Amino acid sequence: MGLTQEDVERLDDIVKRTRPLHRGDFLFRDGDRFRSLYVVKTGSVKTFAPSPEGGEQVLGFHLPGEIIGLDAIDKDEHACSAKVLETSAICEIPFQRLEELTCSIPSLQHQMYRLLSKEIGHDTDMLLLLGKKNAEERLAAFLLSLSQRLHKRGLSPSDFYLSMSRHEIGNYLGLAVETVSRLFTRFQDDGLMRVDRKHIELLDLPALEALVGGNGQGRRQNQQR
Amino acid sequence: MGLTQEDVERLDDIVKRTRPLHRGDFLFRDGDRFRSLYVVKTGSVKTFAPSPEGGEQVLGFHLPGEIIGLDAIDKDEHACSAKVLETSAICEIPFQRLEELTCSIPSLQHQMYRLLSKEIGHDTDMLLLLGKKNAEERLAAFLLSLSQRLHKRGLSPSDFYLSMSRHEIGNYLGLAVETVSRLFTRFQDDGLMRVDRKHIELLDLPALEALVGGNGQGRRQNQQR
DNA sequence: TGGTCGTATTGATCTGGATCAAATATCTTC
DNA sequence: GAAGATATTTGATCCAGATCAATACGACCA
Repeated sequence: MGLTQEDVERLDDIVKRTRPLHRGDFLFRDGDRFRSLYVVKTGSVKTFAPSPEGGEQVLGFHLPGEIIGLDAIDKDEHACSAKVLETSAICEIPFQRLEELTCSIPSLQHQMYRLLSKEIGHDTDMLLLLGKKNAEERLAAFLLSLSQRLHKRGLSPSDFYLSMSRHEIGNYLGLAVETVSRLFTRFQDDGLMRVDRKHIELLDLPALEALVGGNGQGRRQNQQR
Repeated sequence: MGLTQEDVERLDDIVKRTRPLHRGDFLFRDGDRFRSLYVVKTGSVKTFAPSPEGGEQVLGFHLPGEIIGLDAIDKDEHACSAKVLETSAICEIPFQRLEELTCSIPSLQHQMYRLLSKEIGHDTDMLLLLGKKNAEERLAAFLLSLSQRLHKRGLSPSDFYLSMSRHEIGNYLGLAVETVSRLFTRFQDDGLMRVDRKHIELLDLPALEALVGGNGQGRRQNQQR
């Protein structure tokens, strides 16, 4: 990424490795003072925000290599909570230290901008998903997203375990649990995938991609010409 | 914001003022190479992304003081288009120049991080809106958002003109035009507001806030305990 | 002054997915 | 490893809001 060996070492110096966290542990809770960004090394984390009605909205599932906490820089306070879904190794990066570093390493600063920008782009994708896609397309998009992100980390893109519950998936996708469950069944019946409890095998990636990308008709709402 | 007079001048130096743009003009289109950020001085702009089905998703409406283009830093390419809704004055900030500047002015760098982070926070709010709120709550939230943002700029929080069509509002909120129209009528009948074409008068801000925040029951879906 | 076009409103109907209900499968705990 | 708690699946019903259809209202123009 345009960083010298020395730069990498300086960055490495400020990263804290914590002992493994376990299912249910919090990285932070909404309202906490913002101090650090977190990077998932292994395992997975979900972030979620309280909704005024007392429920919560799952904002994302974070897999190895992904960063958590960028939304808290603005207010210097976390607006969402982060909860570990399975035994996980997480790195902590004190933001103040990082900021000092990015001041003196232009290419690191650029990476930070890119990282923040990428997060915005990802949120944009979710807006499109929630605003324009039907249940089927949402679940297909979700599965493909997991698949692609795992693949990027060198894991199998078609055979993996879900660390989150159906309930959490539904919450994330703006669907009821029952709908998620029914879709899993349907996808399986259609030969797109095999589901056994948390174990997922994607049998027909191209078909799933077709579901997400432009076939179907979304919610058909607001037919834009 | 912790900037010295001199800092401000240096920032000011790289900002380009363009002649006023008119309804329908594009600041950029999706796919365009990313060069600059844009700040609305007067007027308004909408950003929207193509959806695979051929439609589009309105991502936001940008009022004076708001910045556009942050999502393009990552890929160095715009993923959405920005279209001017009414005669508007827009400033252009070449990003490369800005980046050089933020390297040498730590407090400016911090502001940039905050700006990017704030954008993420805003998207998060929209996710909650699209994922958990019903039509009524969405429109109320939309009106209040406009109200608050205009107020922040010293304009009336309760009397303003919409520069976007009902269609665009619906698209943005994930609702059909007809629903938006019906809700305007309903809100008016309930004495919450007065609507005449594009002219909006909010008569009962507290009631609108109550609609958004925690009364009602959202989509009641996924009742989180 | 009347005509055309695009936007908005209003009414009637339909439907995807939520909700309700219940059975079943899995995980926990002691 | 039995009892209770929790998560998932499956079926039946319901409804908010989409879709379809028709009308009304400007704005603009010849």
